[in-house]
Amino acid sequence: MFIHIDPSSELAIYDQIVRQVKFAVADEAVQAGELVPSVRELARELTVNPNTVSRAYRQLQADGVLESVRGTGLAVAQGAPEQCRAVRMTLIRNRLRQVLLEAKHSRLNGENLRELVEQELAVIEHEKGEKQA
Amino acid sequence: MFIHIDPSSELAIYDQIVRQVKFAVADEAVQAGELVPSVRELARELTVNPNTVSRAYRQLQADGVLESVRGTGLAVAQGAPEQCRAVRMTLIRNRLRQVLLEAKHSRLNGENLRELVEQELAVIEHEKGEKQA
Amino acid sequence: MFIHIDPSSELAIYDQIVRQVKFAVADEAVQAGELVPSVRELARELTVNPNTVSRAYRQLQADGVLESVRGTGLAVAQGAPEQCRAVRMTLIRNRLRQVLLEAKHSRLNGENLRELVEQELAVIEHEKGEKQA
Amino acid sequence: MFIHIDPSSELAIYDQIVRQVKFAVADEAVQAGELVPSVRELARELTVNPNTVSRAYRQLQADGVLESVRGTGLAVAQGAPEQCRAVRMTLIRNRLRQVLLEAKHSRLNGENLRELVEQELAVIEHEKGEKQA
DNA sequence: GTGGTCTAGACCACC
DNA sequence: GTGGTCTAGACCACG
Repeated sequence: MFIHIDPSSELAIYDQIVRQVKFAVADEAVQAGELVPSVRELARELTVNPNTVSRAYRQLQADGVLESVRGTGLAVAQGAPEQCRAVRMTLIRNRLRQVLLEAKHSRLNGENLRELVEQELAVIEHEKGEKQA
Repeated sequence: MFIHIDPSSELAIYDQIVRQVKFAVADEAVQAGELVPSVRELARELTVNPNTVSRAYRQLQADGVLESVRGTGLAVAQGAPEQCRAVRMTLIRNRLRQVLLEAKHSRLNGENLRELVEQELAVIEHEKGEKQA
Repeated sequence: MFIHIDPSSELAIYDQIVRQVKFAVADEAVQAGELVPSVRELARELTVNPNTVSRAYRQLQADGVLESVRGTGLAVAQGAPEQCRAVRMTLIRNRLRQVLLEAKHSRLNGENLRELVEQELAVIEHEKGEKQA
Repeated sequence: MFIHIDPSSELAIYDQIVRQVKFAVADEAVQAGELVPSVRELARELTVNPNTVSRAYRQLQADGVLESVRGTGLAVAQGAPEQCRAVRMTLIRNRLRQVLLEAKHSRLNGENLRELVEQELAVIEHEKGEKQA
């Protein structure tokens, strides 16, 4: 499970951890039942205070993504991958809707929007191609 | 110029003011050269701390949207509407690109994305229709 | 709002705060919309670390009992009193059911249980009477 | 002696063992003088760390429920069944009293409480009936 | 070894 | 003034 922290991000560190763990779970980079890195280990790896990792893990427990296995560590909860995927999908939907709404307010009509989307899709594909090349 | 503050929003109040002023300028609801309400007046109107309005106006001056007219107040800068429109457009572009990228990471291909966009466009149109009705 | 901390309790301090705030809200000792004591103030009052109070308040926000009013403090959320009362009621129900179940397992029948309940009710009433006297 | 461990319980594993042994003794599922399974055996059976079983047995010795029989193992102490039954009874009494007290604080009077108890008794009886059916 | 809690003290943005 | 985040370091129970 590769987690990268951007200390200059506007997002809190603990939040970056939460999100990236959820992503890893959604992608089944860590599978249900598997143990996540220990608080101290991840803290060392990210050169971050253990309390910060602990807070992220606590949040993930509250969200039902992780489960505590006493004296052993924290494991990915059963059903968490599906749940994370579903949540991610609705998040994407909502953000997309917001952007489109804001574009509408800027007096773009449906056709303009489709064009805009095609342009951005092209940009993404292009970058992808460069990375692969 | 109608500004609405949502105190329970995650955005800072001064930021809400900044954004909405920029929107108003972009839409030419207030035109170049026109005076904006005084700090005190707007603060009273929004039932918000004058410091907060002051900070928003300071930000808008730094962004080149407002200009101080000595002894008179703050006015919308020449060229501000075009600038605001341009900025808004790139903001929308960036956000759209981000959403599409994240969707890509969720293993959606171009065709899935187009479909998603169409769905959301339909939702937006539908809501619009209901409001008008 | 009177909160008392028992440092020798098996419950974590932050949890004691959470529970007692919920009780106060349920009893409308603090009403919806009202501000709760500031983190620093309550910490001083309870001679506890501000972080501990902060953690309790964060939990209460997650539970929808408190709402952050930026730069002003934390306020009791609208509808929180009813919600807290309802939650408390189901908690009591569940605990009562558990006790009764365990009593059943100890081979007490319904009649024994009713008798037991009456005895305890009498004890409670008696103590109440002494306090009032 | 049937012991079931719930690893996801909030109770510590050693505590679950302690309680269930006491229950078994109270119900005379194991009788006074009888040997309990060895630490290793029970640990294997419950797929639990031997240290954990050891700790539970230590606790049970401290509570006077088990006695070490040199060179042989651990046996249920004389008088333990009666003692366990008595302890269990007072535990139930205390928990019942606590629940009733808390209910009182929620402004329920004696009559409300009796009604509540009757409802929960009915629920328990009903579930029991379903299980038997 | 594991997670959980608490303290102390610092820094930040917001109002 | 407010809450929010982070660090550092300590102590505890559990397995």
